Amino acid sequence: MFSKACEYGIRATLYIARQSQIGMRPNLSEIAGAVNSPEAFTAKIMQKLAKNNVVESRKGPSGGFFIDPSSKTKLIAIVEAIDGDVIYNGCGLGLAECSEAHPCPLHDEFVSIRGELKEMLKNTTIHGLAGKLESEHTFLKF
Amino acid sequence: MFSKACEYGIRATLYIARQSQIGMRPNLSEIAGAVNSPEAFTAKIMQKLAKNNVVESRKGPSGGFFIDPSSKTKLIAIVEAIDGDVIYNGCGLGLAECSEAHPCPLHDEFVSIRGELKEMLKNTTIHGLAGKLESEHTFLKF
DNA sequence: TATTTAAAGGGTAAAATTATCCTAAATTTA
DNA sequence: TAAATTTAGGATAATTTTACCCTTTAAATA
Repeated sequence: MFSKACEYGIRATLYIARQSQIGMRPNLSEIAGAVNSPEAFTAKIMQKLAKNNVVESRKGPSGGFFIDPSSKTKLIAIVEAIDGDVIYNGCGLGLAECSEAHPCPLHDEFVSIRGELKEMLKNTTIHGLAGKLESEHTFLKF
Repeated sequence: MFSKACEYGIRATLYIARQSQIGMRPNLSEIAGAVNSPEAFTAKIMQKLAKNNVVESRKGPSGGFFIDPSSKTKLIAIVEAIDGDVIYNGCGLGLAECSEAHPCPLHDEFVSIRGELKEMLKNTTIHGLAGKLESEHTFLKF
């Protein structure tokens, strides 16, 4: 579904969001430990997310990553920054010229699935998801 | 969404199905040409699909691939043979232990999307899709 | 039955993705 | 202001996926 990089990116961002909600600013090694992702690879992903303003970063002692708890940023911002829009805009058979007017045989079958995925990503906020991490209702590791 | 191998596999199988409907038995080079896929790579994919009884193959002169027009084989058979079931059974965040009872933060958001995808793959027949290729209503190349 | 045709299968190569390492730049704080 | 900490960024390595090549096996037919 998503690339490994995107999975790590979502997990890391949700962890950061939850920590930001409780006034913390985790650094890379804490994040990678918390979401069980390779640290150096996660660093690259975080760079991309920071450049795309999905998260904010701060260098130096007591630095780390955070995301304003009042931010309304949606899941789709993470996915677009890492995997692009192919997952919900691309053709299921990988055909570049596939469209409503010139469809592949699977086009109609995919319309509602891709639409539902896109809507979900567009409507789901990072902080809403992060809230679920409170009191171990949901988890991010393993 | 699907791997390249799976995209090629679906395109090739739909082409074979359509050709079988009109009494033809295309060979590898014809198939690869028709669906614009690399021939040798497509050969590997077809081996897998033949072993999984998604298509039948015949060696020798006038040999090639075909799929009985009365077959009720569904799209899911192709996807499972090539990509496995991760796409509709796996966790959106790549967490092995994610389940209804022990969900990741995205679990609920994904339930209906994965369900719809799985149902579509389970209910859509290869020959039904292949029928759409008649009179260029849909296409498989480029 | 010999020849030809085409899939099966093994091995290798190229490309993309995932993962790691090291240095530079920025920022805090002692 | 110097030292320590932490992200940014460049370079490289490992792994996986995609792609290709060549030989073997099976089948048709001349």
